[in-house]
Amino acid sequence: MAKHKDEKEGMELSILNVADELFMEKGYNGVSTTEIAQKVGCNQALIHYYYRTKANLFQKVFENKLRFLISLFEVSEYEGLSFEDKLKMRIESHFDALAQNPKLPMFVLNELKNNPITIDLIRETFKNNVPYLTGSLEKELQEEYKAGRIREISALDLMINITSLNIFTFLTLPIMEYVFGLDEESTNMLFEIRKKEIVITVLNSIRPIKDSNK
Amino acid sequence: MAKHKDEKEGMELSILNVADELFMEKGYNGVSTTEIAQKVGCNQALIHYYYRTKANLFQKVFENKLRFLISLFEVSEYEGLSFEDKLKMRIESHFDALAQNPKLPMFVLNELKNNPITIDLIRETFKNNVPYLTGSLEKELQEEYKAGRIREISALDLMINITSLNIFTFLTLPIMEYVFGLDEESTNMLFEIRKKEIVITVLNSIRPIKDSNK
DNA sequence: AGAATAATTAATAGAGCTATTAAACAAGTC
DNA sequence: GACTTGTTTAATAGCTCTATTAATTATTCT
Repeated sequence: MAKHKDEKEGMELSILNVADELFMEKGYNGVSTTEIAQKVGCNQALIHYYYRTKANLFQKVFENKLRFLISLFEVSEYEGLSFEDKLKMRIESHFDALAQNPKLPMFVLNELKNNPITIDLIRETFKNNVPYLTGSLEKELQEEYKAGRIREISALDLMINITSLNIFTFLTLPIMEYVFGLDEESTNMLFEIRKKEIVITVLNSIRPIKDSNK
Repeated sequence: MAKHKDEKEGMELSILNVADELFMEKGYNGVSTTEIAQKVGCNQALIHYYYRTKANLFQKVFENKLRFLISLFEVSEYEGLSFEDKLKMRIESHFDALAQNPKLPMFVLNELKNNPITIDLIRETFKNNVPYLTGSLEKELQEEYKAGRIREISALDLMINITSLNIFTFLTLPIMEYVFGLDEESTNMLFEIRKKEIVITVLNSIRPIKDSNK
């Protein structure tokens, strides 16, 4: 009956999934509708039948990715934990989510540069979400600061620091893998080492500063 | 006599410079030899006359960029300064150099993904330079650690931390500029704020950890 | 000046890509 | 069975790009 792999998913969805996979790997410009069609096992025109243009199809994929990235910052409440432990959990879960999608950061940055449509999508996503996401953290930070348990730092700065450290790991992963010839196991080890270091770095970096501010 | 802007530089150099500019802005795939020729003001075939292939021309540009990036890690000795002050200088000068070439990090990462040739160039550059670059820092870190002035951390981890924080600033710059509509002045202000925060973060992050390791 | 070499151009072959069009096919409905 | 609607395909127009070729112009050398 159905010609393609998963009996279930129709061609329309099949195309989206294959497009997702290929775009993630080679970026918008690196993939042709012909290539997508080949991998799906259908005629190239069918892609245009369902999605009209390549840009359109891409946008659907990209929006999904952005939604996922934003979701990483949503606060799962770890009730009853100290601020430090909560922060540690957040850093680690952010890191772990990236580790499960290691190509994602590079992909998004890449398209941000090469694909004019994307910056508008990113802009909208950010405008809608950032204030909401920093809000609760900001309150906690102020409490901790007043109690003398951390130095003064804005929620935005802290989030940028964490994001920088976490994401950079995955941006440079292709280099690491290639330069050191890492297999999957050693890659995972590298992840664990790096994750620990990042947690220590961030937690230590917000400890209160002595007043001897020569 | 000469048809093009700077009387001095011959066509060959002119082409290289224009290629540099355009590749930095739009990446390898985003630029055609036709476009380069137009901007130089010469015939498209001339580019192939001097550089044979587009890939060849690109490689010349890219190698220059890598050389520059590596040079950022070379240690200028600030004699007589404390370790902390020296480290601060290093972080700031790394940041400043990037601030003067804000498109460079994105460009390199971008090509790393899209342009198979580049990973080999990067690999070679790294293999040749990293051990040499971490060497002297490693020694200093050990001294400081023994003296109880910092926590234990490897030179590589510290360099990755600094690089992550600095580079990420510039990777997300296009987003910042677009989302907040930054002009040049406010961009510079943002740089200064971020630079200060990074210095504090890094210095604080390596302070010794109390033994109460509950 | 005239010969040899270098720089530059016009023209185009050859390839790949997107999007469109018109036709073929499948399946259900009356 | 003919009609309708949705799905899929083959064919191709039209574009852009790289690289080559052969011809033209400029420069250098003797």
